[in-house]
Amino acid sequence: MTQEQEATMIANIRQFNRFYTMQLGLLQQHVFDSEYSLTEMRVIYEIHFNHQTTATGIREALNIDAGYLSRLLRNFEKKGLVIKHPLPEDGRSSYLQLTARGKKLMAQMNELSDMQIRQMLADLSVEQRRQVGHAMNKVRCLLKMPGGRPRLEDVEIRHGLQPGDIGDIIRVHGQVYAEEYQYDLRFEQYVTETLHEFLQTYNPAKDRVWLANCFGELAGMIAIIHKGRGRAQLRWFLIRPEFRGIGLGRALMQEAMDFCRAQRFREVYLLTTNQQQTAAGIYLKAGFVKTASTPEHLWGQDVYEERYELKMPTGS
Amino acid sequence: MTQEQEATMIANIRQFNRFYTMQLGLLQQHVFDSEYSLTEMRVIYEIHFNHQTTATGIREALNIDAGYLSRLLRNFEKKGLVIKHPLPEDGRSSYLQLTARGKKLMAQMNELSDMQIRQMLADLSVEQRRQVGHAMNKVRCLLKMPGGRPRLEDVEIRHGLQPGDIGDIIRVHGQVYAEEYQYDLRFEQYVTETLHEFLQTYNPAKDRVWLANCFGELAGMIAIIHKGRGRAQLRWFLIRPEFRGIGLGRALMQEAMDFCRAQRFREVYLLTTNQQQTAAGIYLKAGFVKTASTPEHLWGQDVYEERYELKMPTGS
DNA sequence: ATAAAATAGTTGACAAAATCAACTATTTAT
DNA sequence: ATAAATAGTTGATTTTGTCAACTATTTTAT
Repeated sequence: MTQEQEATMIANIRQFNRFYTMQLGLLQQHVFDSEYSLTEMRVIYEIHFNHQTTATGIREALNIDAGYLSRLLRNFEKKGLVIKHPLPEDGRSSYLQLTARGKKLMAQMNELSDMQIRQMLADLSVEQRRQVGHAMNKVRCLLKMPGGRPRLEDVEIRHGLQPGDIGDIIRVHGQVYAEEYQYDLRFEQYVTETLHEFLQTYNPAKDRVWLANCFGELAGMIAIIHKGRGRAQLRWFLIRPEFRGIGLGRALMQEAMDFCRAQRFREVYLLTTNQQQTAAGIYLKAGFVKTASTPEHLWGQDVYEERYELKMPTGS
Repeated sequence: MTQEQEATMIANIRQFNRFYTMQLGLLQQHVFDSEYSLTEMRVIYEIHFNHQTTATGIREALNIDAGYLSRLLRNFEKKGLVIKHPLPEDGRSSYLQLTARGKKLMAQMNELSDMQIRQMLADLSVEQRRQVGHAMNKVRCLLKMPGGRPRLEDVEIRHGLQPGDIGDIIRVHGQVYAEEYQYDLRFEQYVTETLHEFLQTYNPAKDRVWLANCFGELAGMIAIIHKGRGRAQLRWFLIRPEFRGIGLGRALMQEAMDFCRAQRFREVYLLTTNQQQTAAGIYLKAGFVKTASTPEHLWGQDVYEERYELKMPTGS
């Protein structure tokens, strides 16, 4: 990244920060015109969220003065929002817990916060709302954890082709293979061709394409195409690098294999190259066996085209 | 959107809000350990940003008490950060302006803010940083202005096919036409076919595809394909609905026409249907003339397929 | 085992940040 | 010309947050 690009990027983020500071309304010290200050509500939230936390836990999480917190807590106790349970193993500390009343307050605050959010989304279309949600999740996911790995729970797997899916499959193949193996435009063209060919005989009852979605983006995909006489081809198996190592490949393969079993296919095969090592591991784990390897010059690369086959267990 | 979907979306946004509140460090009352409080810095920023603003302007923008602000301003004046220029037309008010010293403080604060942002991005790859920036811009763009319209300045137009572009073109066509005209999968398949066909004879010297990018997303596209004997076809002209009405269509058409002139094409034609009214307006404006209209049943719709032609002015 | 150091939390004194209400000076509306 | 509204100021006060000294308990070092 050039110096200049970095500068504009930082300027953008700074603007986002300022904008979002306004948006959050963090300026008001009284949250939603309640009798509680922002700090007080943060303490309440912290107690609610981390059950069985101590004063020190809160102090560290929120970085507030110990004396100040002590007084806040005494006040909460007096008002019947919080209750202290002395720790048996340490006579100095106490667990903190919200009383029913404290929980009710939390719920009310969440209600108000939700209303604020609804207002913020009020002028937007359903699609725009979805986009806002996805973009925020994306930011959170990238900034939160070092390395910014999404979790498998964030990924939804569905099947059936929706508008845009065909293009998205091609796009992701083109981008990932270009980045990882320097395949050129010819590869994306080849994928386009294979999809075009597939669509001419696409039969939703016998063919199935699964798409893994995360934060509104295509994270990975797999497909099973029937080839007649109990045979099927596995195609377009790919996980975007950002989503690898979280078990998504296995999850998709599982879906595909379950489908093959349900369809009572006798044999499944697939074509790949010797370069796709990660995928090969998953193929072998699923029971595929390499049956052929022929040298080819494809998409500007010298590769071995490989064939994998899987005999499906028949009978019940 | 179902009730449940709305609930998870709101929960997501609430989580983002909490997360980003932490991220911003808005909890500290002293900005970057400086001697100035958050409120003070916001006042300074407001004066810097809205030149020639008055105390009331700031009061309204930041929603702070008039008396409090009055004292803050007197203090800034005493410290030589701000200077008041009495308004000639109103003896009660004064313009507020940052002195050189005040501006220097602003610059220092920006510097610190930039450092904070750099730290926040420190563990991320270049691509991840880009994604953070795009996602934030997207959020800002969607939430900021009613309707969430991006501006033409936010859009970059480039030409030449990068990895993923082919798929992206197909994807956007599939999604937009499905949403707007209920075209089904067959349409996306058709687009896939046209692109596949095009790629077989693609010659970067004579054919050109332009892509308009905004916040890392494809906003619109257009292409010119040479057909021999001084003729060319205009294809895949499409602007995503979110990016319409900002002059992007005209900008792309301009690029295409400039290229046609430079290539000295004598005639440009295109095929469309009677349903694409918005595009038709741009075709006519660019000098195209409708030369044919034949009823067809395409992609699950009864439409008229229309042909437009443009005779390019020849000679110098 | 025992003294010293560290930790958890409390308390008093105080400073900083924000609010409220009464006020002056000026402009606008009737 | 007068009343009402507006821009900003000031004093009194409350709320919020900080600092340092303190007690009670636990951990560490010798």
